[in-house]
Amino acid sequence: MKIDPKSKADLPAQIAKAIRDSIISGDMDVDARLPSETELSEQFDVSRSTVREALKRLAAQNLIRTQRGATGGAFVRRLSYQDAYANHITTSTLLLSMNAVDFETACEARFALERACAPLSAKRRTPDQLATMRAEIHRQGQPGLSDESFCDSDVAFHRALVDGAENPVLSYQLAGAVEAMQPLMNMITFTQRNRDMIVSLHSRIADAIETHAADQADAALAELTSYTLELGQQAMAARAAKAPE
Amino acid sequence: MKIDPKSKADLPAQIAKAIRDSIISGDMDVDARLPSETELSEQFDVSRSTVREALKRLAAQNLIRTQRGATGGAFVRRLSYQDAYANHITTSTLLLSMNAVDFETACEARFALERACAPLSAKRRTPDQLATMRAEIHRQGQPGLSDESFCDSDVAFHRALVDGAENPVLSYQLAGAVEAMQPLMNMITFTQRNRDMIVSLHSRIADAIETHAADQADAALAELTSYTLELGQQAMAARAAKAPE
DNA sequence: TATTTTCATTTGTCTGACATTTAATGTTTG
DNA sequence: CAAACATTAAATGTCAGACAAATGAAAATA
Repeated sequence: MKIDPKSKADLPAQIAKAIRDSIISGDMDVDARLPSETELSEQFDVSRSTVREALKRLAAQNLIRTQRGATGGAFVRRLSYQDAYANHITTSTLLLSMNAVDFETACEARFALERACAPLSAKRRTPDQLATMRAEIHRQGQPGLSDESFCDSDVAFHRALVDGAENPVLSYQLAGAVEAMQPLMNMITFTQRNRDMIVSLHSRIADAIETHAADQADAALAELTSYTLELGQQAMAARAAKAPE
Repeated sequence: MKIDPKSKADLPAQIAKAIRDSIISGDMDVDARLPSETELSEQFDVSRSTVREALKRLAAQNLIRTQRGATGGAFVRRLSYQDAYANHITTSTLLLSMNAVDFETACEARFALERACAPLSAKRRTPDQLATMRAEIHRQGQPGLSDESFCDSDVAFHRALVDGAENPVLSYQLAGAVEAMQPLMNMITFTQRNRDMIVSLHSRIADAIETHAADQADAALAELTSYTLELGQQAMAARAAKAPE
């Protein structure tokens, strides 16, 4: 573990960086134990509280976990896809809402990325993923389903489609785009006719995926893209008319 | 600001969550000032250090910034694309290295996503972005360029391509895939013949983007995909042969 | 009025203490 | 001898109080 230059600014950040670097560089294996807080405070020549703040930062990024007790301490944590997912999704959602990304932009991004997955998904999808897609389609057809549940199911459907590509990197990057759009989708009121249309497009996609027909999946996705865009624009227009300001 | 349930576990995490929720929900505007640490410690009925740990977590996620002095305090921060980018890239890189994602998977994801961008980029690219692409191509042709610089330039080229889609959501999601692959790309030794081939493919892409020819851009990207994959597999094979372990 | 000084407020850091958790160690007991 | 129980040591978690440093605003002064 390296020492710290006697710089002025933000001690905890410097210490966190030093530790993070030594984790990233591979000096420390997964589940390796860091020196205790007291030891670290001696090494870096700062107080224990300062070290603790640094460790808290790393914990917030899921880089370490801490454990109490005799054999406890801070341990290097394997960054799991699950943790990274969760983080990625909240950040993406926040980014969209705080920067007021419009519906069109988010929609375009989402479907462009999904269409990138579709050919791979048509090639590799497991029966399991196909079954999930079918189940969600069935759920979407249920009468009396709330708009929110419909959106949830929509996300689940598309997630299964993306996971069908069997590429965790793709799934990870796409999760951000798909899930972050949900708040925007939730603004839409889906009429029965809207839902029928979406369900039929979903069915066409599932059929295409089932028969490994990449081009048909792409065509259906293209239609779904423009249809969703249309619905979104109507919803945004209605919203704008209601609250003119 | 809500109070905390008297649960046992991890006070700072609970407090951080409470504050984060009230930021995300939109109760607090950007640049709004949170109560001082002392006030928060009274509201939540914990010590100041506990509040500080919670605030540090939020700061690590770029949700707040702190300022010293009379009118200082913790302020809600607008999550900028730049901050989110940086975070996204380091997380993606870490995820790939810690979970030993193989070259093929990363490569497939990257180019699948890029091909999703290409049609949009062909439609919208600015002269500026095109100029960047040309400049990087020129740089890649320079004799005596190190492999690392060549990779850097490669990333810059593809970044310009992606940015050409003029969709910040796409740029954001793609940055993770493109940049995270760089460590893997850096393992490749590029011969002169390799570079010539790549430069010529880059030129074809730039030409297609310039003339708004989406299909030609896609074709060139497809070729680049398989060529990169080939190079990567050779490099991995060579590496495996060298260190059989 | 313009400049300087003072001051109150807030975060940053340090110190020391005690609480809590946990595994290892020691001790007792059947 | 072995199992159950008690003790202990080490580590993180939390608290309280102090002082340092920064910083803007108010007050004093030229």
